[in-house]
Amino acid sequence: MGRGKIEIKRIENSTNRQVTYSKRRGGIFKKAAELTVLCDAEVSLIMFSSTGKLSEYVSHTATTKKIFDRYQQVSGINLWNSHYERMQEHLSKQKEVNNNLRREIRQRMGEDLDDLSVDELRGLEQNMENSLKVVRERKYHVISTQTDTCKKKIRNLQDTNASLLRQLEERDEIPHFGFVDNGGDYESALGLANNGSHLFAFRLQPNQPNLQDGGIYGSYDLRLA
Amino acid sequence: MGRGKIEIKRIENSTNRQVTYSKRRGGIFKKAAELTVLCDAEVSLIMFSSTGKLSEYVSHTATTKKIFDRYQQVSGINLWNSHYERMQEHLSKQKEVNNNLRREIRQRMGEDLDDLSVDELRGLEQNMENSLKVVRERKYHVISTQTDTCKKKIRNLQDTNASLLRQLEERDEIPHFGFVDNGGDYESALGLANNGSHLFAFRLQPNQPNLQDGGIYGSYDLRLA
DNA sequence: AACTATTTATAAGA
DNA sequence: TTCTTATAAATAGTT
Repeated sequence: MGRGKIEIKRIENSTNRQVTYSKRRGGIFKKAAELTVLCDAEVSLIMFSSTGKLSEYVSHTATTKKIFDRYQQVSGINLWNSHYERMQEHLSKQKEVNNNLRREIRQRMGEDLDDLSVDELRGLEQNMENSLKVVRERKYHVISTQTDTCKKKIRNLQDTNASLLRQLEERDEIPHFGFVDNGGDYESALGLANNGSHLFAFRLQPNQPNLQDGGIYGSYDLRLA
Repeated sequence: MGRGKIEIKRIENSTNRQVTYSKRRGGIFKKAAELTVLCDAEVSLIMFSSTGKLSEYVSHTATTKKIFDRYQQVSGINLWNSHYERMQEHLSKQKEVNNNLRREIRQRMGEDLDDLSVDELRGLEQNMENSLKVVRERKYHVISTQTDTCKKKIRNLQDTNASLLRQLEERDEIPHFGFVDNGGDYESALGLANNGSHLFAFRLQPNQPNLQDGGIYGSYDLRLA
């Protein structure tokens, strides 16, 4: 349909090809729109030119997504399903692993023990005993480390205080009188009354971190959501 | 193009509409195929008739999935992404929960304790002590239940044996002589030497369930995959 | 499904 | 790109 008949094969002249593409694309779109209206049909038409340009027609009664959803439903063709199903599997596996982990924690908290055999119970007991020992040791280690740090701090402060006291005394020795060296008793000199019990001071701090909500291991919540 | 010009509006006559659909569908498909070849384009054409019948054309150089992947890429339109992203989020959340659960188990096994404060350590220790007590009690309970069952079985067997013995004696009393009733000492009579230590008998059974691979709590594997 | 008078699409040219 | 126009192709109404 034109000045001459043409053979249906790739148009080698690039310009020509592009012009023909443009014209015929318009023709098809028009036909598609007519079909939509005349025959009450739903049409999705997607085209990429040889240069990669996208053109699209969708009947006004639908959207591209709707048509594709319907396409998959009617044709039974997967398209994304393989991708999707693999993900679903992944998710199920994760959930299962999660449940196993939760069960183990519950058992380590003394719950959900009904299905365990004597040997499993004995293994669990043994394991918990050993682990408890490690936790206890770690606790002592942390405590002793903190104690050492405290002691060092105290020694530093004592030194600082002693030197400050000495400076004060030296300064007052000339202008004043009757001020006797008390043998380095910096504590009474500065009105302190710690009685050397610095060791347990940190235990009494009211503002303990991570204990506002009862502590991780106090009212532990297994996040069952 | 036909015997008469038609207005572009829905064809009310159903038969007519269907015939027209059929004819024009063929026309569009032909046009699409020609465009594909002439202009080196990629085309996807999906149609649903008013009766819901699906018809499809895809240029031979591509597949419907490829065209749709490309469509999404070029147009930047999501289509499935919302669905997909929600799933991805779900998965991430599950994985995070998983890691938290694993960490808790490791801590309950005496590992990964470096980040815990003294108070957390003390809480963990307390919790483990309490849980250990529960596990131990459960173990004793299971053991005593099994022991009771064992004892009952033994009593049954004893009764059976005694009655069998009695029958044997009664039968032999007439043809034989010198077989004296030993006062129900079934054990020595049947060559048993259990000494009443049934309690620990089951501990020695070689074929313990769930211990083939070292036991759940022996070489526990945190399934880090 | 086939026919065919007409309408419509479009190839080539400007 | 758009217009023009001769001609090919599509198809509405009919058989």
